Amino acid sequence: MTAQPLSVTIDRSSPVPLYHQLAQQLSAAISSGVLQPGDPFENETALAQRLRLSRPTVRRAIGELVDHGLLVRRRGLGTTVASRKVHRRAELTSLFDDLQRSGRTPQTTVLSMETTTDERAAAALDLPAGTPLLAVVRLRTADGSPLAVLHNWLPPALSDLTETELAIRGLYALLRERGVKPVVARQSIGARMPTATERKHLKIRGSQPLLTMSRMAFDAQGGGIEFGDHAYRSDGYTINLMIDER
Amino acid sequence: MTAQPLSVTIDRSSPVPLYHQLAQQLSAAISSGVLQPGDPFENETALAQRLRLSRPTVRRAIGELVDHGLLVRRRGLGTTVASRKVHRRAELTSLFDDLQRSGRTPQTTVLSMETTTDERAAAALDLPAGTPLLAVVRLRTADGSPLAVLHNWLPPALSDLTETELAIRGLYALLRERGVKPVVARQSIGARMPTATERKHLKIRGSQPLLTMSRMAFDAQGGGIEFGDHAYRSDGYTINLMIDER
DNA sequence: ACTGTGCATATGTCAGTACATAGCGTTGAC
DNA sequence: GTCAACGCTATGTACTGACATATGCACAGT
Repeated sequence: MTAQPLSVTIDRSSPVPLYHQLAQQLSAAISSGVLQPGDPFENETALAQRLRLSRPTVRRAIGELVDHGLLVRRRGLGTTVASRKVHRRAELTSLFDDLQRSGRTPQTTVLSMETTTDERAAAALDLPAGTPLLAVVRLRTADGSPLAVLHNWLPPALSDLTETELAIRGLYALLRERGVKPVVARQSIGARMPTATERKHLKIRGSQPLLTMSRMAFDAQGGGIEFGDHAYRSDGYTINLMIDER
Repeated sequence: MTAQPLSVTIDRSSPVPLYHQLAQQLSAAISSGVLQPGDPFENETALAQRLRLSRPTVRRAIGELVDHGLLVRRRGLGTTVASRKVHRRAELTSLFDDLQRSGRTPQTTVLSMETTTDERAAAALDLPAGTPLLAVVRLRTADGSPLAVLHNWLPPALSDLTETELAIRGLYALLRERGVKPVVARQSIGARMPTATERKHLKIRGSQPLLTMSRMAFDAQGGGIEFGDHAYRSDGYTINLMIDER
């Protein structure tokens, strides 16, 4: 059996592009389970005719979903819903968001917060070495047990953050509220033994290693937004990510 | 000063699509430095006219580079070369390729290679628990010093790999030669202390932690290709990656 | 029963055109 | 002298039309 008609409504008076309206509704149909993985798709020309859209427009909508891994196109065969395993999720999130999504209750203690100069951070942010930066050190706990020590350096433009804000929300949520959108980041992940103060904050024995992640985040124009140097308890956390070449 | 003409040659008899020919040559011009970050770009209509291509074709080529972060489009203003910091590189590569690109000489020793069953690997590959899998354990060295112990499980369809092949090439290069293309992977990165055998193979002291990465790779259809469980010396290796939401 | 040819199908590529809209500079009115 | 309105430019969206080509299946010939 194939294609029940799959109701889609297009609003031509809306400012949102037609291809995007279609893409969103198809995406919703897939993630809501109306369309199951493996299901054959109505073909491009038929879909275009039924919705009174041109084929390029329909094609662009489908292309958007293919880019996100929701659909698979095979020439000569048709387009099918992809296996759920290759569906792509947002990747550039903060630890705070991750924990919250997984049902745990993250908490933050601001250990220190000062304006200083730091050579390594300034270089990463592409600023002169003497530039005063806002340096924040936070302790992140989940359900009461300590999880990570987070060091962050922010450029002068973002130094109006307050300690209470940082204690309540994640850093990335605060940035987004200020209209600052990180779109690219370079991360470097490693492992090492903890220092004495790290052992104390994270309540671990000396024989237990740390997972470290340093991250430099940029906006679309390549401007530096944030430099972070973080240390996680290796028994309570693994870094999960999905990478793809499409 | 703007736009020196920027010579591009289009071969209409070639089987490779026109938009891709153009994209490749623009990409080359950018990474070779002929076009510098911030340089304004010849506009779409002019470029189309000069190369005797239609605007959609030119637009698609430019769009490809925008997706890769090489160009930034701003409507009303024009298209400019993006800051080098947001240029995106391929992400789904093997350790072997990475080492080779960075000028080091990777070597591989096959420690063991057998067909067995493994519950965890079978589950990850989405196969019945009893399915016989090819289990390979390799020691990877760079410039003579040991770097990582690599465990891999491959589905029956790929169990015709030989020990000599694995000693010479990287796993991903071998897979690509067989027409198997991994496009998505889930990775999980952590840290732990080494076992006795790991200490021996990697020639490290007991106090030095390992960086661990387990990876499940899929093809475009969502079929499982490879399950890996790797342990790296934390002093000789960090995992670098770039993530973006574009 | 087996094999290869050809056809129908659906996506892939490309051209040409038209109009909408965001940014920016300039002009012109007050 | 200040500021709003206008117009230019380049990208953004959308349509029509055409031909190329990979894939699977049915059918015909052996």
